[in-house]
Amino acid sequence: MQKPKLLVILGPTASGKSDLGIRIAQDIRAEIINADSMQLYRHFDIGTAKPSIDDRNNIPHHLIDIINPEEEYNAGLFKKDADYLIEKLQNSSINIILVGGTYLYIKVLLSGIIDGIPSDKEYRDYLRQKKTKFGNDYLHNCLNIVDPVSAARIHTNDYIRVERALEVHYLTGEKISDLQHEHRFADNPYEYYKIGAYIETEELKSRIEQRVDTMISGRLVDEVLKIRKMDFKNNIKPMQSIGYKQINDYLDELCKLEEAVEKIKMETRRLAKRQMTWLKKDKEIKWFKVDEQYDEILEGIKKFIVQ
RNA sequence: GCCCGGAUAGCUCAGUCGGUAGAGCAGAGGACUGAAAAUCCUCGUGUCGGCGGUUCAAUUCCGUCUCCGGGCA
Repeated sequence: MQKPKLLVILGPTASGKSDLGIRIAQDIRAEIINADSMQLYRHFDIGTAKPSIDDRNNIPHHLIDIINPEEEYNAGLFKKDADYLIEKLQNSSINIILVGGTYLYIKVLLSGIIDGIPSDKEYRDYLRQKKTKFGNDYLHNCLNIVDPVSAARIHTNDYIRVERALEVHYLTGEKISDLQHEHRFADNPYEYYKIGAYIETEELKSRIEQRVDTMISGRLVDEVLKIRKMDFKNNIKPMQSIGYKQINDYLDELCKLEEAVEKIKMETRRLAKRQMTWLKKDKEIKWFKVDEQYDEILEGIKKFIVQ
């Protein structure tokens, strides 16, 4: 039985992934699965640069607008959702294109994740209390007692990872370092072909500049106002994301609009940089200049599909 | 025109009682197994505005010029 085939489109934010995905989908008859952690949220449209309604009517996009802003979501859930979808689409023999900037989600989908250990809100709240009371050092010391290998690997201040490691030990009695060692991202459920949207740094910077300006003139501020009226807690995850956080600050009169806009541009550049740290390491990615090399891209895809 | 205060890293500024200097931010690099647009780590040489003077030694003291604030005419 042949593994399902996935076309994977990667690249830093604003590199033109989404458009490339749509263009390919039109040419080879495919549907798109979103692998962007923010486009999953309903109501957060402009700032997450979701594909337009027209594009989505034209080409089916999956895993966009599937959760409410206050809902919990993570890489493990993404894998479940995407696995399920792929199975479904596979049966209808449609080509599948995975597009997105959240490298962890793609990695987990293609290589797996330590299975069956969800997050535990109560325990996390408990740890959070300990953290505010005794500080990062305390939690890190706790981890050092139950799982010294992880403690050595995770920095004291990286409390999200310290928390997860403690959580895994609390829930299973096992060390996350052992589980990681066993797992090693060795799952391989899919055939895949990774395409990278190549772009020069300077070009990327100016595209980010443009894109943020477009978001602002496209009424990002109104969108944030609208979301604020929905009365979510102000610490919901998508509201902490780039664009929303800064506009929210502006609306709280913590800064001027121009300052917020500059900050959004800056944070977007930094995001692109962090994304590139992943992508540079991934030697499976075939990089193309999207505008100039589309024919080559398509050629590679066709070979991949028929083989 | 006069008086006062500035001029030091890309930016905002600290500092050197004279022995060529350091923070924050920006920037660069990196890590990443259920928060990932998150979280975290590492990285600081620059004619210390120009030109003179004093000095073994000046970014530091003195003079002068230029520029930028603010005040008085």
